[in-house]
Amino acid sequence: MVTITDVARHAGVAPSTVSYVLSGKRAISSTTRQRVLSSIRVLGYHPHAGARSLASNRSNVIALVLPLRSGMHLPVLMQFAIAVVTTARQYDHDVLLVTADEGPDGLRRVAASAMVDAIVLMDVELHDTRVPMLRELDRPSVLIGFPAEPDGLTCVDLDFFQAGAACVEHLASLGHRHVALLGAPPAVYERGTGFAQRTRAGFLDTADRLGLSGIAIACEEETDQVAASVHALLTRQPEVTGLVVHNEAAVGSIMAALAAHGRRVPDDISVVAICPDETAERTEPALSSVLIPAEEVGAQSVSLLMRKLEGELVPDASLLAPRLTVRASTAALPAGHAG
Amino acid sequence: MVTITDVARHAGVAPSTVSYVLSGKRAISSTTRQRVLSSIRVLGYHPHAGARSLASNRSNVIALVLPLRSGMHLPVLMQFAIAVVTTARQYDHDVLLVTADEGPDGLRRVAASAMVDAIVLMDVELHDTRVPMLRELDRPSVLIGFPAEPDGLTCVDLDFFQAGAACVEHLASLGHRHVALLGAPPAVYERGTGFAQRTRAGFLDTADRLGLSGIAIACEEETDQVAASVHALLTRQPEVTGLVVHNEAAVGSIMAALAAHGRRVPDDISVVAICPDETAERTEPALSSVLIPAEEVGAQSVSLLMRKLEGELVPDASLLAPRLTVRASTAALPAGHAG
DNA sequence: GATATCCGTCGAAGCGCTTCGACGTCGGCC
DNA sequence: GGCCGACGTCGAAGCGCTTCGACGGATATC
Repeated sequence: MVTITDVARHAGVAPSTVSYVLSGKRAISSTTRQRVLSSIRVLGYHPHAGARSLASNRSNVIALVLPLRSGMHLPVLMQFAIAVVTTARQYDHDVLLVTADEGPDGLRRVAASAMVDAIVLMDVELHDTRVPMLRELDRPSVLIGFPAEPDGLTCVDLDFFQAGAACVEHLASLGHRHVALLGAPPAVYERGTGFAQRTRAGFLDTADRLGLSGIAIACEEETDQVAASVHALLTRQPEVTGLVVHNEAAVGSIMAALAAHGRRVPDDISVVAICPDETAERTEPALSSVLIPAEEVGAQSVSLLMRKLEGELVPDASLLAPRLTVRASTAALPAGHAG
Repeated sequence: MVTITDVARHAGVAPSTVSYVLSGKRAISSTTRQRVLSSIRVLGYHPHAGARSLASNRSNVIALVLPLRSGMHLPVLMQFAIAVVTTARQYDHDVLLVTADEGPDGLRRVAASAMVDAIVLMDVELHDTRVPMLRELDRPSVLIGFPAEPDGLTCVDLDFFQAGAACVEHLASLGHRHVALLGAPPAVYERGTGFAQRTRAGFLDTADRLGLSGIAIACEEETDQVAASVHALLTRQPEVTGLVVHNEAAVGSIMAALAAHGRRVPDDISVVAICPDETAERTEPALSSVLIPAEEVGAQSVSLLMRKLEGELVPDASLLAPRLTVRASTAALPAGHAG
């Protein structure tokens, strides 16, 4: 193993000088710096991470904590994770992956052993058991999602309220007067998942505000149950011509169920989804959608975390504005339906 | 911060004794051990990971390296990752997530800086640029997937050849004589991805061996291109009654395209897929399928890695046997088709 | 009963790095 | 021309841990 002493000897300087070249914490003459850097290159020197963290009290590693329940969609989770890693690398940090099945103790462990300098919590729920632990730890942290009591915590998320609102506004602008939301499975609402509830609130409030009739119903993910839900909806509320779907897994089944009922999209009914672009584009017809900006959220949370590590103050809540992409699944209300 | 010296003082022993209690590397009397352990609990001691890695030359962290191209399916990747983390924790190790967009240098960095003791490479391709780097590093490693020259490397994967074979055997046992494989997108074959090619080989060889007519074609993921492929297949080979699908993303579109052609599943045509159970069960009708045992592969690779870290010798290749689950999408060949 | 053996514990060295204070040198300033 | 501050570099201490050799005491061996 090549050590800092080897580099120092090779360059004809003291070890501390090598350290200062690397950290930039003291001025070093350009000629010395060049000499040191070239020795580093020649010898293939890589500082020992453990030694560095012991001496400096900084590991340059952040923890990425996966959600408790994998109710959330795996692909979106992965997009988050990739964005977090990529962004962390831009700040010269690495990412330790922590699963939640260790529970809050996993958090304490990686923090107390000084493995990580800071923590990103993914997919935070309203009553998340990891949050109290986070509070008693002294490490900077960022949450993706909002808990019930976000005071003093830094949280990042898509603005789901605005996302729900944007969908309704889009449908309203096309002339639709009767809209429905097919949401997450009932269990997701029951356990108080913030993003599902906020989408529903945005949907209902906006329908109300714009004078539309709006109905929000939960929706399971299995094909047959989806079919039943769609059936119930179309039977009881046949006047609905605008559908908002906030359930990525059920998108396919919902489209199939609509077809089975003889409702053509977008001729008879317009559909707008809240889901990744990928999903929206793989459907026939391609869905107008509000995307979950996983990359953006991941990158943003790491940037905030780095600023906190620098001692900077950052805003408590960062809500990323929804962006609605219009595709083939929404159209103006046909004349016959005008209400 | 609580240090080993604090614990030693509290328990009335030497720091080295505390260390030996924790590591078990020397005999310690039961009374001393109890006293030390209770001090550890009372004080809330967590060993400093950096100090430990500096002194012992072991970080108790492994690297999990994501694939170069995310051509692979994100959810499966995430399942792998979760399984790897969970298993690593059982061996008292943590997991550092490394993305491949750093390239092979990322590998060198985490290895040379002693951040990680060992490396798991996910989704290895036939000509994977990370493999040569792995060879010049001295760290133990395990690959998920097989490169072109796997000599001396430890590789784990589903046995895709057998998976392809199992699908054909299943169809053959139901009386089907004309089978087709709808595989990965052409680009995947072109860049020499092992699992796609081995599935195709298993499919073709077995069809041949059992005297079936078998045709393998690549298949894009976009709905309209899938429809075109299915159309071409059914038009040119109308006698096909057994379909093997090895393209998770296209499953839905393929089913839709079959329906559009008036082919009922499984009455007119049987379909068996190679995909996660989740996908198979979310389709209508539920698909008979060979699953990609992500959890098993992830767990297995970590177990092997730990054995290598202990200096044990492990087999070069571990192929996990495919398990075919029969669901509603396959049925006996109708009498009319008997060939 | 003396010697060899093992068990349980201690003390000290050292892992590779950062950082602080010290020191020599130079230029600017009155 | 002497003083001061800034600059560039060095040396040493110390971060918290593991591990090796040493050592006293109990146990086994002849």
